[in-house]
Amino acid sequence: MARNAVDISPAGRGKYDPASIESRWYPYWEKNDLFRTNHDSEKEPHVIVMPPPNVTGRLHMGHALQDTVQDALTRLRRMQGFEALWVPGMDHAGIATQNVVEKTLKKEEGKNRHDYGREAFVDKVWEWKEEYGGIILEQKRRLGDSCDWSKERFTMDDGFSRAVQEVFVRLYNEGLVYRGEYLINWCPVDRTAISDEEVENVERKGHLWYLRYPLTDGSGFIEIATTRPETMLGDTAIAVNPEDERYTHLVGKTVRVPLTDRQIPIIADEYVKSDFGAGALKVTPAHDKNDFEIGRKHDLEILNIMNLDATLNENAGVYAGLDRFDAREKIVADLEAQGFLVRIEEYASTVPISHRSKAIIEPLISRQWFVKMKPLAEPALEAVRDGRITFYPKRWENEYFRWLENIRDWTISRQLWWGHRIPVWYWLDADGEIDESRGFRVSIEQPEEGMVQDEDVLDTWFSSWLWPFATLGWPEKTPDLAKFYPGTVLVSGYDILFFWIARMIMAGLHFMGDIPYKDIFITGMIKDKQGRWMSKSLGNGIDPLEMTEQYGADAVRFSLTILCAQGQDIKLDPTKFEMGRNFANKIWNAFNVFGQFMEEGKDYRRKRSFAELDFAEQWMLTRLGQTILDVEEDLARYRLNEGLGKIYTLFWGDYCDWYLELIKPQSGEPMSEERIALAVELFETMLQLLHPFMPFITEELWTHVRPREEGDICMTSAWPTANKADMDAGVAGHFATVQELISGIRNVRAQYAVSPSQDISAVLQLEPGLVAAVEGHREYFAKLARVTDLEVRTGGSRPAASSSVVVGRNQVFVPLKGMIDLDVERERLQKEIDEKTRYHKSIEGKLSNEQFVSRAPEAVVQTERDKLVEVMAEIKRLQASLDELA
RNA sequence: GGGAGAUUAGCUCAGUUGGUUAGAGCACCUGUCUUACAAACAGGGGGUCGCAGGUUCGAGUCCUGCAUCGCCCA
Repeated sequence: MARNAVDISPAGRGKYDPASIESRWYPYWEKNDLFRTNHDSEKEPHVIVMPPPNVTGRLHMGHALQDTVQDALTRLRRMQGFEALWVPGMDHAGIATQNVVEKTLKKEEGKNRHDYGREAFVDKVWEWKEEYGGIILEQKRRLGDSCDWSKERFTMDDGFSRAVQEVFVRLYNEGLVYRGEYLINWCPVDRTAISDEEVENVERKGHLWYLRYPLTDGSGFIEIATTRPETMLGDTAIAVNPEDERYTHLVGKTVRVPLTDRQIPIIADEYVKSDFGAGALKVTPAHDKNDFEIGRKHDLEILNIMNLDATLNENAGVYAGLDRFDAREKIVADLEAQGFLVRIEEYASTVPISHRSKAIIEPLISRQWFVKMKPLAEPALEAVRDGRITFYPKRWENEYFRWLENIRDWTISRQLWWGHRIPVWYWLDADGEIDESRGFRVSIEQPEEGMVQDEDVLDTWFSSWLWPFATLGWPEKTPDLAKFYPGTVLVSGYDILFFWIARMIMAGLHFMGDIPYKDIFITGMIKDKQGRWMSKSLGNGIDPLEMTEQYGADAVRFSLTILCAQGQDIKLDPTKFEMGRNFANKIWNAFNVFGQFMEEGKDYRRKRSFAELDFAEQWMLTRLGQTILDVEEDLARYRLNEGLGKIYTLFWGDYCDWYLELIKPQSGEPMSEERIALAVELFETMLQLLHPFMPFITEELWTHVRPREEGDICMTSAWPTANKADMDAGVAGHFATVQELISGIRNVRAQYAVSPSQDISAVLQLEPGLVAAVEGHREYFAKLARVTDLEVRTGGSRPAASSSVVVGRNQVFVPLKGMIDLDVERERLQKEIDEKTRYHKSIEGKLSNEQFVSRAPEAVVQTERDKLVEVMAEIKRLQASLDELA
């Protein structure tokens, strides 16, 4: 591949046009293999695995946020000299994908999957995957994701399938995978079992039906209450609390199930709450979780009355064939007609619905495959408890503990066609049916001629929980696995904490014997302006690609990062991206301040030492160094928003608003080479600091600020470090005072409505230490406050007809002949005095508190003392000024 | 019912182990085409940090209770 097969000649110095920059740089990085990692590298690895998006997915804001974070971390570490790997890929997303393809077939051909048959349908899904799958990965490129595309994986590619089968077989051999008939969550719409985690419980308004069951000895009735009258056809007992005196005499007797001829016993079980409903409970082991438990305890018959499409089966007698809810109506009507219905109450009950299809789940008895989770959960709990894995923010650990401590077995078989076939084989009988009597064999390959494989597939998470190591080649012992496992940090939302994050930790510990990553950075979720989830049905989604087109990828990334505070959800509004766009525009334009003076092809390098620099230059360099130190700390703790915020302030608030304004020559004059050299140096360093967050504009401007050798690009440059030799806190302090003096003068100008174009004079009365610093920099006041006539002195009296500003031990007088309004001036000063006096009082209050002085740390007390002296001096000066006006 | 959050300027939110006079962006008001940027610049107004207690020399920050909002789990 030809290096540099992309035109990267700098874009013109016209308006900032993100699209033109972004379309050139991504291909450049990719074609030059700059994202590619090497397992032979001596560099320390830094590894992130991308949460694999659904193969049918489209990029949404949640992806944009998480990708921005992952990419920023990857780019940062790459610049810091790590072998920074970000593994991309996709998830086959069982049900989701199958549904999408089925819908498409229905729409386009009017066919369902059964019209095709399993093999042809699965082929169809693969075709579909080849055609539409991975669109999202293209979309991620638009954002600038610097993942190692050579390591892209799919949860159903050959290697992954191999890993999944291997895991199933191993777990089976270890006794951790088992088959059994239990009450599972059945989704009648998707026609498959789903795991407990895929079920949501929602409160629905419903009714509580009070029914009475006749005692078979003819001695009367027992009354029960139920939210699901139709399940009475599957009742196999009535239960009461053993302590409930109303019913003790009935325990052991039998009742007849209304509308049927079946007789069932009355049993006692402490599970029954006497104060709920009528105090007696109908027990339907085949259709209710709790009833199932009671049934097991009392060895009750399990009577299934339902088909897989949620219609009633032959056990329902005359109701067979009716949908469960139609049956309910009819049964209630019949009960009423026959005198078994006592009354109906309004009642809000919790209804289980499928996370995906939103259909009401039916608890059904079914033979499925499960994973025994307790033995896997223990080490996973331990890994977080002992600190091998840390959550950011920490509070998610509690959620993690709670789930793992109460973990239930995982239903992993799914009655779908799209997914990993379960590696279990059966013998057939003479009729070609599965011969259950001969059992089964668990095996990756067909164990014997003629055996058939289990029809079911595995839960999609049963493959994605292997993501951190299966993507690196497991179960083979690959060099990638050796180099890049365990990973460094996982970036994900809390919505898949149980589905994915916790299970990856279990799998990592079990199969690799080591944690999958050290840190887990949980991002907040993106919500709409009103705090609602973004969804297709609400139509409140914000399309990241549209935003990228409108504002630029750098702008989108900047805004998302700055809004991403530790674990807080983000209420997003498209106007938020203006912040990023404005900043990118600012960066672009700032370059022109000195860029317009630069000679084409010339490399500007600073020749002056720190001591030889100008006051403002020394200050700016100091600020830069301090910011690098601060940012380093923020980023190490995943406080990207704070780190980026500091860079933003540095660039806009310090570099642009003060530094550039000061080094800018008068109109028509040139800028000295040395001035340019430092401006370039500062700018270049800030481009590096910004690169992880705004890769495109920084890469582009990188080529503008200096002539670059082939391959000298921002992305692979070395992350800046603070240089103590280029920092001076004293200078920074002095400069801050000058800033305050200038602000004071500007304030006076605004107060007296002095036209911005009008020159003024000013008298600076400074403490001796500052005189030297300011003396040579009268032009600062000229440039920033239009003070053309400046007197600098250490003492003296107030010039006539002047306004004054006090800054610590310094004071500035602004003579405004003919403009000073004494009343305005008195008011100004008085207001200032009042403010300072209040401040003075609060400090004095502290210092006169003996407790404070004796108990607070000496440094804190001293700070207060210093402040007191300072503010007293200020008040004194202000008062003197006021007195002079009297 | 349990858990973990949120409540700070008109709006959206930062605010680290308790220690300058609580910050930003947007919005608002005044002024500016000051030759990088009007997607900008300068200046300004605006907060008893949800309420009530407590701990502490000191609380937006820690503790308890309450209120409101949504989230997770049963």
